[in-house]
Amino acid sequence: MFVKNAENYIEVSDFGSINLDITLDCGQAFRWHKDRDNLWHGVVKGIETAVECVDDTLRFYYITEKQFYDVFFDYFDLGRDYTSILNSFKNDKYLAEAVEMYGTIRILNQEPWEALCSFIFSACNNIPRIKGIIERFCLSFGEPTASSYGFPSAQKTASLTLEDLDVLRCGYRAPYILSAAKMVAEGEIDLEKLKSVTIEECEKELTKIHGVGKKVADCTTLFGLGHIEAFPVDRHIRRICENLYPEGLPECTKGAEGIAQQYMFHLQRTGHIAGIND
DNA sequence: CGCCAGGCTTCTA
DNA sequence: TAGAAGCATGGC
Repeated sequence: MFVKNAENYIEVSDFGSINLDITLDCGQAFRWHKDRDNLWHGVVKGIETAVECVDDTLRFYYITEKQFYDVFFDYFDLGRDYTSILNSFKNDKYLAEAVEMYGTIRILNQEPWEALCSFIFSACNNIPRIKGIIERFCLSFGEPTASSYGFPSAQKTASLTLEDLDVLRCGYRAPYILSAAKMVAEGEIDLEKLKSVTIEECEKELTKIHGVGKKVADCTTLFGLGHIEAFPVDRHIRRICENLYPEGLPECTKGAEGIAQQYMFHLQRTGHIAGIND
């Protein structure tokens, strides 16, 4: 990887590749939005940036080189060798097609609390509305950045009441958010610690939270705790598995099931597989 | 307008 | 232990 200071951005090259549009808008993170100049705006760990991809080179605006190394290198999973993982996916017909069509979809290493919270909001909900709820959540309770807001901390959230959350219009998920915040803020659940335990242990711990079942736990494990072998199964993934993989996941996904999951999710979502979407 | 959404808890048999 | 009901809200 090469990193250099350009005039008004940090330029990162030779890290492999990324399909930025899909990676930032495939339902794993909910706060990125693209402006008219194809620049993606987002806030990670309270740091605001805008990013674009030109010829396998990423350009980060508004941040320092140090902030890139401290935050965005890991967030965009730039230390992982996707080439070899995606090459092995080519042993499966459907994944091979998906990789061919979509290029490199990376797993975003989000903050554990943000991932947990986001996927509690996601339960039985559609992506546009999830985005709206999370945007209102940040706007109402997050720390302001230059032109946006950070994701509200678990501590801040734990200090809120159910009535405070009315502005989110998140329905029955509001009490789930509060109980999760309290458990995290009080240390009953140590999210950082879960980064270094098995995915089975992650699921066992996370499902102790009221409102967190297997699926939300697995999303948190994959998108917030760095476990790419986690494989969240929602209604879409269940359907695609029943149709394409009735005997189970192909062997070539072993150890990177979470990455395969993103390709499968995107296949289903965009209706790119004949026979799956009727 | 009606159907459905990256589910979960609770109730029932 | 498995299946259905109920849950708030709004995108399309």
